[in-house]
Amino acid sequence: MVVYQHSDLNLTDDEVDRIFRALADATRRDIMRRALVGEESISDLANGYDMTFAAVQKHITVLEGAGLVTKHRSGRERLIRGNPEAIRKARTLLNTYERIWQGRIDQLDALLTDD
Amino acid sequence: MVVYQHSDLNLTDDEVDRIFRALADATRRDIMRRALVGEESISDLANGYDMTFAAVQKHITVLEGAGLVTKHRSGRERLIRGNPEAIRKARTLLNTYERIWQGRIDQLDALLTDD
DNA sequence: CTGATATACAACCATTAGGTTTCATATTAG
DNA sequence: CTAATATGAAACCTAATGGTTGTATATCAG
Repeated sequence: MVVYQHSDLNLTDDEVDRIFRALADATRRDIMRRALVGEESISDLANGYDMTFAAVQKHITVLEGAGLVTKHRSGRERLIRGNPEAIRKARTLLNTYERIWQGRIDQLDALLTDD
Repeated sequence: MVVYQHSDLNLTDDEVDRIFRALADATRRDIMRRALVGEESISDLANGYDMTFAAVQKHITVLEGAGLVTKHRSGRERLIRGNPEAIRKARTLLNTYERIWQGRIDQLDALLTDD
């Protein structure tokens, strides 16, 4: 019997919840994207959206709580930097699901070829 | 200048929201996993969790709304089948973010090699 | 020093989410 | 036919989310 052991990502359910939850909002995905392109201050980020500074600040807090971005002080500013490692973890998890499905197909193949 | 055009997934913000939102819950991820391994009825799925049938039914509705699973009638049962295509879309989107970050590195490389 | 800018954070509000219980309907078993 | 099973869906409750305004604090510019 073929066993598909999912790669151990050392992620708790809670951590995975937070990552996907953080990505489930278009504004946060855009902030994430900008923070991956290059560091930006919270004010600069906030200027890009039609909502208050405080609202953007909260979105950044959500991203930070998921480990998707980090804050770095620079004078009176806080620069927001995207963390590709967290993204990679989420992607790896999705790969696992795809392999589970692929596994089902492989088993079907095995049955058909009847080896 | 190198432009990184993200692969067009033909996904609206709303669709992406729903996919990530649906994945942001451990129970739903487990239902998803089981539905990818093989079709199961709603009752069978519900028996695996410490919550009411109606609660599990709602989770399945969320997954279905995101296109992550589909329902197929079989007599009085509804079989839930995982849809790997939706998973693939989400993964591809995360790949895009990783490439954006990688792009930043490439640009830095270009600066350093000064060509 | 003073005023302007950048951030943090609390209190509040409306909507959504995740759960429950209850009832209705469809299908199968006997 | 009748009882049991499988699903659907409404009404309800509580907590979390996503937004607001308002206030406080830190830092920079001149």
